[in-house]
Amino acid sequence: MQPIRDRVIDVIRAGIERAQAEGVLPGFEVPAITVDKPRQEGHGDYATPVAMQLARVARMAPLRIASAIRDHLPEDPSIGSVEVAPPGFINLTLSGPWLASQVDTVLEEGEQFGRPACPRGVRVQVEYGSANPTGPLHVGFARNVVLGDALANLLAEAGYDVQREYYVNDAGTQMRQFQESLYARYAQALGQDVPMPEKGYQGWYITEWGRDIAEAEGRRFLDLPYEEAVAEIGEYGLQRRVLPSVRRDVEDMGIRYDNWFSERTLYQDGSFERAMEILREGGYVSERDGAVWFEATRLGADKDEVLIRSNGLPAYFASDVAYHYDKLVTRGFDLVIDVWGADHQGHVPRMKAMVEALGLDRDRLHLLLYQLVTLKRGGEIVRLSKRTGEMVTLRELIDEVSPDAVRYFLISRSPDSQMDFDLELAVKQSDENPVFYVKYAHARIASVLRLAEASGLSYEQADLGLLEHPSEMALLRHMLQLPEVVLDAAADFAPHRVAYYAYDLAKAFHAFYRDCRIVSSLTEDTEMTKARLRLAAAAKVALARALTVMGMEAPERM
RNA sequence: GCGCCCGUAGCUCAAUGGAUAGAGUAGCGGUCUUCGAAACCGUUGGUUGCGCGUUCGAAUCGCGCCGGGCGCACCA
Repeated sequence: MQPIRDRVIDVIRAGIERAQAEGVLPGFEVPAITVDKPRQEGHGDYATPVAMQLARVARMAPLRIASAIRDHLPEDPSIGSVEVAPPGFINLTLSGPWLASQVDTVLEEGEQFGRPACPRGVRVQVEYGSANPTGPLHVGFARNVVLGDALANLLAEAGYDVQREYYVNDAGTQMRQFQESLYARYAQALGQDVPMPEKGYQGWYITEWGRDIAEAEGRRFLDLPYEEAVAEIGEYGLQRRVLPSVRRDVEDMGIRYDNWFSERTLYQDGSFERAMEILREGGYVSERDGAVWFEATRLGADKDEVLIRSNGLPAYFASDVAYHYDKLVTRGFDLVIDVWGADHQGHVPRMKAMVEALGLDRDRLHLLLYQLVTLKRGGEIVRLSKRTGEMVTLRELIDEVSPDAVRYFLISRSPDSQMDFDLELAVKQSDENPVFYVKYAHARIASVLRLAEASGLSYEQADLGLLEHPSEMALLRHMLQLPEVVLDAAADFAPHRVAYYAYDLAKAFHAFYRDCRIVSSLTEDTEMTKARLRLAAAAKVALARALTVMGMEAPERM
């Protein structure tokens, strides 16, 4: 379904052009027309300030321009009435019967409601999660995966071809520390006096895994030379402990990735060398103090970045270069979105510079930053560190609070908002989490529809023109906004707007339910019952779409 | 010190540069013998941190302060 707003814009543009054709308005190029939803009741469904914006170029008073446009608007079944208001607004009210008729459209479209008619043919990759694979996911990553997943859903809903990816950082020093730590714990479990590495991972889970592996695999790693043993047990731990645990956690959050991408492969398949070659050819690589640098400052960044450290090992940025070369060039995504915590915000200019140095449009990479969540327990701040093992896992959280409640809580704030998450309150809050309000509305509709069906009421067709109660109209209006909410939220990478939409829609339904008896036992009300059942069914579709975009269940019962 | 983000009702947060800034929650007072009370209704609550600018119009854009968060490694 075309967003209603787009339709309104078309009508207004036609009005301007027709007024120009008749010489009522002077000739000028018609600018982009902005239309917004007035907050004030009585200002119609849509309002445009275009007459005020045209005042200068048309050399006419805004009110006269507005009247001229109004007088030349083409007939459109969706438009009910048009008013001009000082200082020059044009307010349009949608036609009630037309709004009601859209119930059929929503029901026909079903799961397609909210999506544009045609796919955009734009391939987008969203990469999120991507925690160092050195242990279970901690709660700090909850906002990352939930935001990334909702954004991916949202973009897909807006017609993009979306791929969801988890980047497995299985190369580099962090991995090495993990491997050595795991080996030490394993050896210790077998009574060997192998010390933990200096910067090793002290977490309880490493100890546990070391013991597990000792039990399951015996001494086989002990009998290998040290280097080999560390590499082998490290790989074993990564593949059989860390990744399965991460997979399980995100799956229980309702997240399914399309691809798990291994950092290591970048060095094995030549991506790294190819990307480096491009940077070198562009003259962006230099050697200094025994290290190899990417000269990001030449592309406007505040500082350069090390590619190869003086010890000969690639720095993490080298992987980033190769990885983004792979995404943007080898795999050819039109747009790549990385979801990052705001603690990495300082790297953004260098990442953008790198994309440009690869000869690409820097807008093809978008870094979606979210503010870190401050974790609390009864008002006390909890500091997390995988290194020291001081952590709260995502698993602990979702064992206590339903994944949907966690998701809604995290999605419903803009990525820029700093938020506190109190573990002690989380359980209590789950009861009053607005997510249940939305889900309840969906279940409530399902219940009414079940009742209707049990009573043998068929609502395959209805006279939708019977819908005219203010609460019916309000519900219709909210419901039909979904397409533009999806479009706007996707354009701004702002999944939280979907959460607010869902809440408002649920609210409109509850008001309708209060004011309008849906299933009536009186035979003279049968036609009205059918019309209201169809309206309720359409509202259910819209609620389900919003919940699905947020990655949540739309329950038939609860 | 420099950079990015934030500052809106007691609290948690909304609001593509548009008209009289909205929700939730907390507080107070009401509503279940008919479709799900996980719901609904009413009510209290604001100098949008402060100042100056930009323009027909600013919570929104610019500059300067004040306050908070996060960065500023040959770690990731």
